[in-house]
Amino acid sequence: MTSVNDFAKVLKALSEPNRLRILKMLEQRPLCVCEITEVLQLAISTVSKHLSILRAAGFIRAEQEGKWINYHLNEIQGQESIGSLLHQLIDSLTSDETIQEDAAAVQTVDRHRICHA
Amino acid sequence: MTSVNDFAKVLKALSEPNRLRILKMLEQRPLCVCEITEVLQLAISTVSKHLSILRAAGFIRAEQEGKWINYHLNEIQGQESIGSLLHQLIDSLTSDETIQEDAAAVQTVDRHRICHA
DNA sequence: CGTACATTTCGCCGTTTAACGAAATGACTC
DNA sequence: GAGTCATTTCGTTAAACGGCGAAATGTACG
Repeated sequence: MTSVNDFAKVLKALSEPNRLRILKMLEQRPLCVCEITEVLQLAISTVSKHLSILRAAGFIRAEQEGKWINYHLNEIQGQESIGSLLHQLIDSLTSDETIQEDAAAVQTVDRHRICHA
Repeated sequence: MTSVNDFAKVLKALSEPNRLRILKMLEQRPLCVCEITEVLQLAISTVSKHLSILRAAGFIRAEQEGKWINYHLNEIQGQESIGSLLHQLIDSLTSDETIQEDAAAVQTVDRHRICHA
C-alpha cells in the first residue's frame, strides 16, 4: 500500500507554490473556497482543483457550514506541523519494498562489470 | 531570495519516485552514474538528468574519481537526514514574504463581501 | 418546488516533465 | 595526440500539469 509512488504523490501535492500558500493560510484558520480564491487571485475552478489535490494527499479536509464549505488543516496522528509530518514520512521510506530492493542491489552492484556490458 | 517558489522547487526535486530511490541509495554509499542506472533500469541520459535536478536542489554533489564520477549525498548544515531538512524548510516558510502577505490578507478577508461581488 | 449561490466537474490550451537515442563533452591511458 | 569510455547535452515524443470559462452539482431558503 505504501509505495515510493505514494510518497512521491504526497510530496508532489506540496511542490506547488499556490498549494503551499493555501496550507499556510489554513494554519491560521479554516477558510471557504471563495476566501482562498480572493487571496490567491486565481479562478475559482483552479483553487477548487488545488484543494482536491491537497485533500487527496491527506493534508486538508472539507466541512460544510451552511452555504459554504470550510477547508480545515488535518491534524494527522499527533503531528503538530506539516514539517514534522514530512520528516516522519521521508524517514519511513526506508521500510518501502522498492527501496529495500534497491538497497540490496546496491550491495552487489559492481561498476567494473556493468558499464558498457 | 528565499521565496515560495524556491521551496516548491526543492520539494519538486523530491517528488519523483526515481529521485527518491536515488537519494535513499546514496544514503548507503556514493555511487557512479552507471551503477545507479543498473539499479533503476533506466537510460543513462535519464539518470543523468535526475542527478542534475537533485544537485541543483542541493541534495547531492559530484566528485570525480578516475574514469567515474561519484555522486555523494550532501550533509547540509548539520542536518542528519533529508526528513529533518524538509521539516526545517517547511517551517521556515512562515518568514516568506508572500506567505506573510497572505497571512495579513486572511485576517481581513470576509466571505460575505467577496463572493459573487 | 424553485431560485440563488458556493463549489465541483468538464473540456480546452499552453507549458512542463520524464523518457529515450544520438551526438557532444571530458578525463584518463597508451 | 588518438582512442576509449563514462557522463552530459540536445532534440524529440507522449503524458501530466496548471490555468481558464462554461456547464453541472448540490445545498439552503424563500
